Amino acid sequence: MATLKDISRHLSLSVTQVSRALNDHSDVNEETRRRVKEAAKILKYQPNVTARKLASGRSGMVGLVMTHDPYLGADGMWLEIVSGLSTQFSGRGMQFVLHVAQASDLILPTYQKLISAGSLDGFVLVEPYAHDLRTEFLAALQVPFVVHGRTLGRTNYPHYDIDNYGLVYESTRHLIGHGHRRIAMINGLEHRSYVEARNDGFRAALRESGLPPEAGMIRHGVMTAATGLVNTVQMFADPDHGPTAIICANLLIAQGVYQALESLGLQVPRDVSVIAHDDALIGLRDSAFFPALTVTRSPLRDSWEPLAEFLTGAIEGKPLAELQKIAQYEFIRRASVGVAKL
Amino acid sequence: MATLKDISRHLSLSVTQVSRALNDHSDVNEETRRRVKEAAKILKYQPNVTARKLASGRSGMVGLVMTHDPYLGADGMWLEIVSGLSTQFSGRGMQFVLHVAQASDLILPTYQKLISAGSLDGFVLVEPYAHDLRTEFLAALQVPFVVHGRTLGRTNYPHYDIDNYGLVYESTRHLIGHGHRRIAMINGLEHRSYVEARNDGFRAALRESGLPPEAGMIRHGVMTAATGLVNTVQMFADPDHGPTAIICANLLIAQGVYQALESLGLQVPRDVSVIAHDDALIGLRDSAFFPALTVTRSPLRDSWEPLAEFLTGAIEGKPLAELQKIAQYEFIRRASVGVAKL
DNA sequence: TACCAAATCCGAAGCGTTTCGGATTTTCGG
DNA sequence: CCGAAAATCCGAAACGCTTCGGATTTGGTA
Repeated sequence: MATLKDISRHLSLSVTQVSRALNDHSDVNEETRRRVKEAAKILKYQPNVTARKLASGRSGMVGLVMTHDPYLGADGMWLEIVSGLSTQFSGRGMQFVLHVAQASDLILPTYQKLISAGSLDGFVLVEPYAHDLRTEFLAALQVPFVVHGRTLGRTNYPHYDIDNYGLVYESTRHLIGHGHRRIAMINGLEHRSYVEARNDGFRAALRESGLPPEAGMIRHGVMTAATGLVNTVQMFADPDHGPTAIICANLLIAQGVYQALESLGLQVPRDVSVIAHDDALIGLRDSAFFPALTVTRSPLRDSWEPLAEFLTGAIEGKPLAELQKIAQYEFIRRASVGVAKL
Repeated sequence: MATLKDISRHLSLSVTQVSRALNDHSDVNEETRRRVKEAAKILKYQPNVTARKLASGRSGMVGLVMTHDPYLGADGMWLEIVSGLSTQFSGRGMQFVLHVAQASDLILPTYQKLISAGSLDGFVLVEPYAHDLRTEFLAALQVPFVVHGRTLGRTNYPHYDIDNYGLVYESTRHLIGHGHRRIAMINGLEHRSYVEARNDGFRAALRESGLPPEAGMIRHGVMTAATGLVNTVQMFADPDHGPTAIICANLLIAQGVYQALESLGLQVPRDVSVIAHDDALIGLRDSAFFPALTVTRSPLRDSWEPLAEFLTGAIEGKPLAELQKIAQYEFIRRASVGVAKL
């Protein structure tokens, strides 16, 4: 509730100098800056973000627009995302705002509204589709944004992603190397770009190993244990035609797969090999699996920091080259992959 | 990005009149108001919330401060709360902002910061403790807020709550009326006010029925199926000493209880009666239970609208009397309660 | 017709900050 | 010791809106 004017009066300085001192501008004497900062501390000065925004055009607020999609609540995913981002941004003196659009066709209007009201400096997008209207919309409006993941096709915007193509490609080659010729992948919902990218990696590995497309089967679903369970049971409807290896899009699916295999009387890895991707969420650890699960691993939580950095960078107008990153993943061999049965 | 000035120029009116017309002030001609609103629509005028805030002192933004408490993510609760409130407030032309505090001892400082930065008009608090520092803190600072639930003791602040005491009281009396003399309640985490209130209702029912305190046993835990399952199993460690009826704080707990009873070879309601409280979340329906579950029912989703209304009311300075409500619950008798075995 | 109240309008100040353009002081090489 | 550059400072405008206090016009009444 102390204002710049209060400090300036207190120190017999101009408001201008106080402002510049506090914001580390160059043309202010070191000694003056010290005194100003000290006074600010004593008077418990907190810059008024509203006034700052009006004057500078920046609000220090960024947002995430999501829909009330019941499937998102399933795993702890959203809490993870929101709290990760919120923490990162507030660590940078910014505010992270979450906006829930009533329906998915109201997303673009919601962006429109937030933008023209001028209250947000930028957005972070998660769960992009292979072809996503949102990125096009925001890019067209010249609004800063960063994507967690990336669309297929041109990706000339800030983003942080993992190599979804590569990790499934490597997993698939790994299985093929162990003699597997009937491989299944239980993947997330269609159209999501990471899901499509993984499909591509899967098919490419088959192709480049000289296997026919029929060697691989892909199933889609919400990434929960139930999906893993149901799909596994279905795939073994005809026991002689079930896959000898299953790639799981996340640990929950793998959990369902393990359950299904157990109740079907199938052993890992003797009868069926399993590989999963591990986002390293707090709720479910890969150590919870027996036999120990072979995984590709890239912690979701590693993404918040670069995402926040890229978005602030974009807002400050940094060059695109500094605002993109594809993170590495770890391939961890454990006990769930074996040689294929004949 | 059209401004008031644009409209005023366009209509040869003063900025003042345009502002007053748009905000439905009294001293502006009907015809003028019509023209102004039309022009606003044509020029796609969106009020700049930042400027508005600076001038009026109100930002049109309210917030919720939460901690990254993994237990909230467990059920879909959290998403439910955020999206419910977000929808309500955006329907009133306000923004709902979520803030995640890194640790629980940073909650008060977080409020402090948000308040003195002057960016929020008010707060909504959820999951209050029986004695809660937050309500005292905000009340002392004269900041508008509304509580979902209410603390024990003086509740001189806006709130919306259900009759937690009453619903457990009635459930307990109901069971006692069926001859039960060893009744258990599996409740939420201690210190939460609704948990304590339910404990009070439980004990009062026993007392007023002339039963000794030992007739009731209370267990606490995160309100998940696992808690229901584990506690039920534990309570029947000595089969002869298990309760003949169990009251569950929510449907998830009831689910765990049903599972445990089944694997213990106990039948509902022949061996054990069960009553639960049903928040009517989308994820889990009370119809999913067999035998059909007797419940006290008050949909969580009914609370967002009054909460939003009360908070806006508080911000506008309405009298406290109009900003409090204790909602009714429904007592639905189904098949899970029977006469106690001897 | 004179007067007063109601209806309708407007100018200007102010919210707290940033920033532009210039003013003043200090420093220092020649 | 002079002049110019560097260092340091300041006033005033601007951001877009709300609101206070008063001005002007209209309508009705005495």
